[in-house]
Amino acid sequence: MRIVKEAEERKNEILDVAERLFGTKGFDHTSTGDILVEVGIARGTLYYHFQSKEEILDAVIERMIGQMLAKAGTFAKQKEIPVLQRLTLMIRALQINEGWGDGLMEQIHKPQNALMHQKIQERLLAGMNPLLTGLIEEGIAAGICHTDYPAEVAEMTFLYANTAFDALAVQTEEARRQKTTAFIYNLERLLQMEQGSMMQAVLPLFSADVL
Amino acid sequence: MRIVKEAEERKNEILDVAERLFGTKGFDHTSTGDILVEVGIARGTLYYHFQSKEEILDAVIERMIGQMLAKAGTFAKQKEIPVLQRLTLMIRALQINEGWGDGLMEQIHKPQNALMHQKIQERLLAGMNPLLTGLIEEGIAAGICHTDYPAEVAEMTFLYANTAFDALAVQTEEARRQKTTAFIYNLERLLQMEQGSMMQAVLPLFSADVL
DNA sequence: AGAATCAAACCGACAGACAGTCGGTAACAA
DNA sequence: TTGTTACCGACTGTCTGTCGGTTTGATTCT
Repeated sequence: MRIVKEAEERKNEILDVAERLFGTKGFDHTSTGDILVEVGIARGTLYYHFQSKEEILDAVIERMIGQMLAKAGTFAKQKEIPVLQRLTLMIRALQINEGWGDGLMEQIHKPQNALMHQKIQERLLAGMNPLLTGLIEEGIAAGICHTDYPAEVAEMTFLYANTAFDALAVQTEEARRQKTTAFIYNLERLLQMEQGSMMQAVLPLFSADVL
Repeated sequence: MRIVKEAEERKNEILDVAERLFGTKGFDHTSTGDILVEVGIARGTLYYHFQSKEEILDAVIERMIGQMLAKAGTFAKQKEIPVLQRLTLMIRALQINEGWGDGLMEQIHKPQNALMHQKIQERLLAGMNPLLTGLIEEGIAAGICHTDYPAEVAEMTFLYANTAFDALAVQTEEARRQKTTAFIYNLERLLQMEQGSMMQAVLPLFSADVL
């Protein structure tokens, strides 16, 4: 018995399943067969909607990161909220994404998921950088920080945070505290902020329950 | 006609070919078949010496990065050379590696090489961090820089340099200059060095002929 | 209304490529 | 002669992507 649906609907069904499987088993260890069986379609149908397995990955990432960036973007715009507080809200928007449960963080560091990890990082960086740069520029205008290179500071810190801290989720409480303290210390130096002014805004983001 | 060699010799033959192919065609696009044909051995022989294709990659990386780190390490120890000059020498030691010709930099950013890229970065970071941290500590002792977190500064800057600058090789001269200037500016801030003191030591490393 | 037409969505057998296995064989040393 | 080390190549299982053909439902024609 053949069930016909609109392309958009089918595509989303496929992406839903793929997102879940990629998140739990990893990209390499999820076969296209796994996906099409769970969706309940034939091989040909899968390749009618997507040209390749990698295109499915790209679409999954685009949909997921797109949502996260949209949320972060709305926070970024609310100029009535103080800059530091907005930063907190934006970063939280990135961390809370249903679907990619707790398993993802373990998954994403396994070597087999290098491709997924890289693509996510690239997309996230491209989307977040303008937002973060904007925030820093606001901070400069408000006189709470100073730098000649806001975009590069944003790039450097966000990139580092992403790479270092997702490896950090696995480590001890002790190591985490050291790393986060150092990170904020460095960030304050890069932006020539008052010592400790960033601490209270950002530190809670890295507490155990958030990671 | 069967040719028998000592295991070490065969292993190195395999690694030589694998290194060249991974560097030119990428890891995913190099099949074990490609390797064993060029070495001139049978499938079984390849898997007699290595348990899997990934183990070959690991061995290739270990051998290559090991050599680079050894060179960098010898420079790091020569305390009669000024710290900044030693830094230059060490970084040069990483860039000059025969075999992985110019093609590698283009290769390594293609999505299919994410795994190789990640493994190289991880190994390089693990090896370089102690050396760089040592240098910074010497700098602190000499009074030319100041930070409470030398290891984290080393990690942050090296990680960023690796990620940002290998993407940079493709870009315009203009963009490169902006990024490198910003990078050094930020590095001087992180280490509270005199403005411009790092510039002359590090800038030549990023000129067109080196990249 | 009923028939003819057409495109969008779907199917599943199949081809091609590839990683890894295994039982057996040649070379060499003890 | 015996045992070990290095080597061989046919074979298996899995996976991605293809292709000719089929069903469905909407639109147009009679």
